Amino acid sequence: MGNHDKAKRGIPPKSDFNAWYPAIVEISDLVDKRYPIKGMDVWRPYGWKAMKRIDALTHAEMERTGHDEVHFPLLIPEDLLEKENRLVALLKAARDAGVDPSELRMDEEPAGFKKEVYWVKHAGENELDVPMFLRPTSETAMYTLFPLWVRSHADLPLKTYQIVNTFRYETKQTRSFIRVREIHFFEAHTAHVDEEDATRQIEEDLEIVSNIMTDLGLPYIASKRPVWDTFPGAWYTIGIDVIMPNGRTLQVASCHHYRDQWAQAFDLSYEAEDRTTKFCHQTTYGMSERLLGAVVGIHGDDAGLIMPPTMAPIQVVLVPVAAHKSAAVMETVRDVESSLKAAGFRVHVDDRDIRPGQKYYDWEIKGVPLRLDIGPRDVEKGHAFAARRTGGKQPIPLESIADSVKLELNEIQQTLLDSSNEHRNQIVRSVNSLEQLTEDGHIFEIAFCGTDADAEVLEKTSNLALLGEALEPFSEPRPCIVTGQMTTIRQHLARMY
RNA sequence: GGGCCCGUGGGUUAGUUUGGCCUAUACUUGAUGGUUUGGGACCAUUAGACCCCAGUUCAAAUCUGGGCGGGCCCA
Repeated sequence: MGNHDKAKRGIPPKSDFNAWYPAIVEISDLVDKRYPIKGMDVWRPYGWKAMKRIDALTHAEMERTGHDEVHFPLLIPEDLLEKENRLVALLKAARDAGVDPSELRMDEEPAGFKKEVYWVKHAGENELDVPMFLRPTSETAMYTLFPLWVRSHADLPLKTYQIVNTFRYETKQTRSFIRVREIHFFEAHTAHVDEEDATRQIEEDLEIVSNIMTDLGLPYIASKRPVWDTFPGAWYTIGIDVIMPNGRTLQVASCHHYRDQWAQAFDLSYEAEDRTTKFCHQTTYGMSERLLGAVVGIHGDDAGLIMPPTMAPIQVVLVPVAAHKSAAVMETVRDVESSLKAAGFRVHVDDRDIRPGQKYYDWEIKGVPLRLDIGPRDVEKGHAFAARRTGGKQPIPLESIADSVKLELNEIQQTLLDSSNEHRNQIVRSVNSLEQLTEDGHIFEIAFCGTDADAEVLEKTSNLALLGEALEPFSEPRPCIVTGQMTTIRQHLARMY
C-alpha cells in the first residue's frame, strides 16, 4: 500500500511544475486533452463551470462600469484585413517620415498575420470568392460596424465587450489554458471623444484588472510594454503578467490605447458639439482562459487544485459519514445543504456509496475550498467538521451554519491572497547589476532607462524578456542597470510563457 | 525557426535493442454480485489496447518512409 497511493491518481509533485500542470488539469476533470486536434482541449463540465465563474466576475465588472455586451460573428471576410494592412502601412510611413519614430514599431511583415489564422476557403464544394478567416481577435470585425453606430458625440463613449472563442494557429507547443488554438476570450472595445477620455478608460481597465486579480488571488505585474511588444496599431500596450510558481510570467490580460489610429483606418468619426468632424480614440482590453490557467498554477499543490471561494464551482462539499449507522446523518446533511443554498453558497452533497476517505481525496484533487463532514457523532454534538482545503480542521456549530461557512470561506480566500503575496516576494528579486541576473526561477526588478539597443543587449545576455515599464515607478531615482544614469523607471526581466 | 525523444485497453505501463515464444504483461479504471463504511477496503465474475497510411518480409507492436498526435531542449 502506501507507496502506490499517489500512483493511483498519478499526480507528480508540484515542484516539477512542467509535469504537474498538464497532469492536474486532466486529473481534476477540467479538460479532456484527447480530442485529436493540437491545442484544442475539450472543456469538461467541472472546468467549464470554473471558467464560467471567472466570466461571471468579468460580467459583474463590465456591468459595474457600464459596458454593454455584444456578440460578433466568428468569421471575418478577408478584404477587411486590407483596412488593417492600410493602417499598418500608414504607421510605417509615419515612422519613415520621422513622426514619433520611437513610439512606433511596424516591422511585422503584412502577411505575417495571415499565417496565424485559420482560413475558410470553401463553402460546400465551391471555392469562395472572398475567403474568410476565424477571428484571432475582433478589431476588424467590430470596427467595421462601429462607424455605423457612432455618428455624434452623444453616441460616445461607446463601451462594448464580448466573451467569445477566438482562434490562433499556434505552431509552438500548446498547453491547456496557457497556449491553445481555440481561445476562450474576453475583449472590451471602446470608442471615445478624445485621447484623454480613452486614457481614462485605460485607467478604469486597470482598476478592473486589480479587482479581478484580487478576487482570484493572483500576484501580477502591470507593465507598459516595450515598443517592440506593442500590439500592431496601438499607441501603447499594457501587459498584465501573472507570476507563476516556477518564476515564469504568464500574460493574462492586456490593454491597448489606440489613440485615433484605427479610427482613421476604419473611418470611425463623429460630429462634435462644435459641428466639426473628429476621429474617435479607441481602446481594447482583453483577457482569456489563461486566468484559469493562472488560478490552477498559483494555488494548486501536491494534492490537487485549490479553487478560490470567489470562483469555485463548488464552494462547500458535504460528506455524510457512516450514514448507515443513523438516519439522522442524511437528514442533517440535507438540512445543512438547504440552509447553505438558501444563503447563496454553491454546495454539493457527496452521497455516493463509497468510503469517505475516497471522497476526501476526490474533492481535494478538485480543489473544493471547504469540506463539511457530518457523521453520527457530529449530529449528536450539533456540529459539522470543517476541513479547509488550505489546511486545518475544526468543528463548527450546526446552528448558524451559514455564518460559520461564510467566515471559513473568507479566511480561505485570505489565506490564498497571503500566500500569493508571499510567493511574489520570493520570486521577484530587486537587483542592480547584470551579474545578478543569472539565477533561475526568478523575476528581476531593475532600474532601466536605456535605448532599444540597450534593451536588446539586456535581453540577450540575461536570456530573459523585458516585461516593460512598471506602472509604479521607483520612489527614489536609482542608477540604470545598463547606462548608470539615475532614473525612477522600474522594469522587470522574466522568462515568459 | 533549429534539434532530439515518444505513441500498446479509459489511465499508467511490460514487451520493441536481436521480427516468430504475443491467443500481448501488471497495476489502475468501468460493470455486476457479496462482505464493508470517521482518510484511498476486500473477494469473485466480467469488459477493454499495439495511432493512421504505405513499404520490406514466409512472418511486423517490433524494421523503413510519410502523416497525425504528444513531450523535451535550444534560438
